[in-house]
Amino acid sequence: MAEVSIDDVAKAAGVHRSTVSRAFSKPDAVRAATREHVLRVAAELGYSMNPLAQALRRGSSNLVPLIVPDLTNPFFAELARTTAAAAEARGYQLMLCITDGDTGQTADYVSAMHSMYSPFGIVAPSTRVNLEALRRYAFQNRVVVIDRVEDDPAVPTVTVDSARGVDLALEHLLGLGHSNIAYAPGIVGTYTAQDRWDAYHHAAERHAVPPVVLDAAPGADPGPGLVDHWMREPIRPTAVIASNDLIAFAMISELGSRGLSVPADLSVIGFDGLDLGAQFNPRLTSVRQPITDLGRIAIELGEGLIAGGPPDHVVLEPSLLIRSSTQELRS
Amino acid sequence: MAEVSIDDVAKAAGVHRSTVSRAFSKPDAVRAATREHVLRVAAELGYSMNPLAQALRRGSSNLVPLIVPDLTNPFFAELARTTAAAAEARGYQLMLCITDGDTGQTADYVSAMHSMYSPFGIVAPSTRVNLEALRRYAFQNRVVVIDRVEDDPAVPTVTVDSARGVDLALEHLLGLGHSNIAYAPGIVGTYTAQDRWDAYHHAAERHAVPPVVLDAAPGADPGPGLVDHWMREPIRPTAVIASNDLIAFAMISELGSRGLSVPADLSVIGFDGLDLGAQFNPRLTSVRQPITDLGRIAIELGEGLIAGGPPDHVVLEPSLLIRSSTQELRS
DNA sequence: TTGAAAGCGTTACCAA
DNA sequence: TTGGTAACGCTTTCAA
Repeated sequence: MAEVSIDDVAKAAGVHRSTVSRAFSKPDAVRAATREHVLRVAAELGYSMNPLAQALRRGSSNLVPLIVPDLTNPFFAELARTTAAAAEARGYQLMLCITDGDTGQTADYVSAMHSMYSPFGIVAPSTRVNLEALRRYAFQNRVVVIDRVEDDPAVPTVTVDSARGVDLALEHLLGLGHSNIAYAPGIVGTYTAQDRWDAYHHAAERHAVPPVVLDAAPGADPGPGLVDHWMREPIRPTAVIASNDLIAFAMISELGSRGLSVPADLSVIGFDGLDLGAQFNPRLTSVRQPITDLGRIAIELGEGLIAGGPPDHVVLEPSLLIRSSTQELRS
Repeated sequence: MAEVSIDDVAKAAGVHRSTVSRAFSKPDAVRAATREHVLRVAAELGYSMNPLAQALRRGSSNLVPLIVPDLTNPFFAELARTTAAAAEARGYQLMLCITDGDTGQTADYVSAMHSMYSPFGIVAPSTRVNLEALRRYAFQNRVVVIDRVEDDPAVPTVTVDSARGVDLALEHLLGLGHSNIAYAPGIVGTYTAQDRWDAYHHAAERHAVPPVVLDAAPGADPGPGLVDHWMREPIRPTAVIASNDLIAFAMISELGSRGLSVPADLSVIGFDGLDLGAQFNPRLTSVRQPITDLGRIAIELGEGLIAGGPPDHVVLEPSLLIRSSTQELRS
């Protein structure tokens, strides 16, 4: 194992521990010649600082937890990817924590930040997390929340303007000549789902579109229920806005199983703008969330938090990704 | 912050640090009454052990790194999910590390295990990692490798029998009456891709199927190239085995864009058996990898490693997931 | 069964 | 600018 510690380097370099420490942590506090010598000796010995010991002593680490409900949803996977990149670029090490939608786990992870001496943590809640737990720690520890507006303005957030996104979708469909436009919600209880649901109702009202909300039986596979409901509608909607890309996938898949085709029989627009949608059949039109920005800004908000500034609330603009799952209404 | 430490508990309980420590870490080494008293006081104070300090002192932590190339590939996302669950069930905390296919990063992460005092680490290499680096640490630190056979028998591995998988796919297609069966490779250089490529050739030979390997231009989107090649074939294959589900998605999507349909115009079978395939259009027939077992066994192998047993090499059996993207050849 | 003391690898403060 | 000392929160001998 031959684990080499700071004292080994000190001895080999003929200086004191503290000098070695400074050579690494505050280079300016040590004479250039000394520093270079120390660093060279350290390199020869294959030495590198022990982050655990550092964290313990300093009372702060570079471990930033990113708490997500489910990596299996490509949205969170993409989010994890971009956030990890942003974190790394700034010297943090992202610790991905998967809660599986479990509220208790989320709270556990947030409280574990404590003992990891994390400078801050990032939570991307899907199902409604225990707000109590979250907030209790959010005050003391530092948490930034992605994709969900908090009641508590002390918690910084990055979100995407759902209303604008739904508007974009609706206007796209309207422009294509559709007027009977349904909405396919995902798992209810999800915060973003609720948000988009509200947005749909407002947008529909504003554009004088009679709202039709498809019911999904809360089961494993939402496709069949949604499609059943759609087919039962007395006047079948010609287009549907899915609350997220996965729901759009499921509906299109189910439609296909029944010999129906998208966009010929139904125009479908998703929400998220996953890269995966470009490989779907048909290529999925979707409201794109700026996932890269989401991750980067979350990190920046975290840094703002430790810098002691006031908590920020950034709202990002979604955009329209027009691919092939929507088409002009043929009358 | 009122961070409560072991000494606080000791004082409040009227015992010594070491007693508190033992009450948590080796319950049997302390009298029942004392233990309960200590634990109760600790609970009242909201105390919990600091894992960093523990690791530092013990020289070993419960942080297990899982190093994956890319979470955006749902295979790794599903793998991460199941491995995290298996890890948690056994008291480990999984640290997900994304390398983006970067060999250097993989080596960095593996060497970082050192300073994290990880008992072992799990690597799921996609692109060919720097074997040197990997092995150098693999000896001292303990690494188990997922989904890739190592030259070095000292490194424990869990893999899935590719040859068997390709065989399953081929036999399924043969049974459906196909005889002109192509293979669509993914990114070349990937270990598993190579493995499956070889397996295809062997299986084709064994079944007297003339091998047709579709060429993918090494670009971002493999669909168009693959489909182009397929269409250029003098005698068009009636079925294709994709080297993984993502490739199958891409091909089917591209086929759809060109007005062709699966499985009517071409039967497509994937490889991985992603849950996502059940929501594809059409629902994707695929060779299923036992992802859950992969994760669980990786953890078990790691534990075997720390127990000092000989390195194990587990080979898992794939199975066939028949959905709707393949159909009988209509002559 | 419990207490005391030393130490894991680092940093912060105070002297020199 | 550098060295010494104490401390971070815990575990592990060794005695009692």
